[in-house]
Amino acid sequence: MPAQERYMARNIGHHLSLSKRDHALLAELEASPRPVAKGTVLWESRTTPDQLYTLCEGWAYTSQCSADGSRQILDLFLPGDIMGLRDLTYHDHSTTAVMLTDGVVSPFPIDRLPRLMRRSARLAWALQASAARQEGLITQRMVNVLSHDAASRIAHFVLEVHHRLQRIEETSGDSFDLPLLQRQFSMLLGMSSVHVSRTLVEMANRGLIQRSRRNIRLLDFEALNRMADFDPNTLNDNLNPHIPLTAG
Amino acid sequence: MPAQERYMARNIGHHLSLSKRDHALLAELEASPRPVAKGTVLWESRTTPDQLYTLCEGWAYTSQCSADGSRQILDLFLPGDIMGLRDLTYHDHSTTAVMLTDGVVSPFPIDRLPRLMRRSARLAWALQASAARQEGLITQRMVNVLSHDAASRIAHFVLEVHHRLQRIEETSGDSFDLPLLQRQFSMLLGMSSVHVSRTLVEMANRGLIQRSRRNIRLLDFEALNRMADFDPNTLNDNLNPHIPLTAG
DNA sequence: CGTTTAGTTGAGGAAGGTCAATCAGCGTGG
DNA sequence: CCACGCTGATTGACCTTCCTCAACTAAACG
Repeated sequence: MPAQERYMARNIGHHLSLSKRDHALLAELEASPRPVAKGTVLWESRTTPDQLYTLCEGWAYTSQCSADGSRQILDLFLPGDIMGLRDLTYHDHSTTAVMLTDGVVSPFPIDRLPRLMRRSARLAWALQASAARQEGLITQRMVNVLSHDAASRIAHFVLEVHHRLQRIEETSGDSFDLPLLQRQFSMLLGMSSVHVSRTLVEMANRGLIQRSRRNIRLLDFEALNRMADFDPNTLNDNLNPHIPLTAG
Repeated sequence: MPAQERYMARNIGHHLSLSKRDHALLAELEASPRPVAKGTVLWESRTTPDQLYTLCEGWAYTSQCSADGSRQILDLFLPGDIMGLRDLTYHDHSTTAVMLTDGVVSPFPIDRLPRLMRRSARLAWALQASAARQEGLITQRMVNVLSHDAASRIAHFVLEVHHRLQRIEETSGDSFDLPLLQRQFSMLLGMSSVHVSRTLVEMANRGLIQRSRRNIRLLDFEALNRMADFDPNTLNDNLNPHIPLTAG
């Protein structure tokens, strides 16, 4: 598989078996990779969305800020994710997107999207499915945050990230690096960074996780799953069988 | 405008000017209205989505329940909304959908969707836009809940509902009926029903709202908006101008 | 080796949850 | 027509969780 298909294929390609032609179309999405430095703003709130970005390498996030200055992180993007689907149909971005680490992104002009989708219905559905799964992640995280305490929220989040990294083969074991400041960590989970710190210490003491630097090791999956109630089905690659896809 | 176009047209039709042919296709979505009683389950979690439902009359909601028995309401559907878009691409429903009042829904088989979308790209985008706006509502509600106190959450919610009702011309003034038990109210906002009750009383005392039975009157829009930071742009009908729609 | 930035720890306080008792509305059957 | 019982809303008391503020420590960087 050519390098430039690698990233997306391991995400969107999961959703269905794509034909050779689909793969060629898909490759268009990541045809123009360019390196971006940590902190780079990919788009700004209140601007008109004009590109999708395939995140080839690195991590990124989107956030919203309210009138009172508080900010909330919505999406967390990992390699292989397509950024910009959420705001695609809107006249203005509701979020701001920022690189969390150095990385590589491949922009794709939105005005070329209709042609792409006309040429492959399968691909159109795959994009739709991908968008739905991104939304599902957020929704699940938020639902979890609303109804569980700090430790469960964190358990849920580390399980989510671990699951997503495994899916794209960026980790094989039970540990991974989390390139998030505790400030950002807390913005994701809707709590204060002080409390995040405290809770992490407590979870380490309870033998649930282990930390060193940015690295997190999951020690007790059993217990973490029990408290977090994480549903990996949100990222399920199976499409609805009632969507009949005529040959792509 | 024929009665059977009325409901959807005042929702999805907002998003773009639809041709006569589009309207005809759109009408298919609400071609088979049937009355449903309060409490009717439209779909159950863990079943395969096979229908979209146009909600012609009445209110409905979807909820998820976690392992510990707690339930969270995600979507709240008002007349004109299309139900089922969230789970459309999934192999299984993640939510359960229930009628909140007596009403009328029009089911539409999902396997007829591809044909519909092939026949009108405009309509396909309109559906996509509609789905995005439903997700936007939830996201905004959740973000609000995460970063504000009880009174602000409630303010945000009543503003959201009021805005949506105005949009479909189900209310003209500053009051509306809310067919929610306080139990359900609290499940929407992620708090205990006891606290909802307390906070409502307090908001009435502060002259923000007025309550009698199920009816809520918004007294001080100024103050409510200030505390809730509700962004009506989430329901903005303008599509992204970079999506070039060739004649439908 | 200082300076800055991020993370940790402690103390006190506010917001909201839980439990339990009471109250109001309403349908039912005597 | 009235008493009863059911359900949902309200109120009170108490307690947990989490936030805020502030001091302190550790790591990162010139």
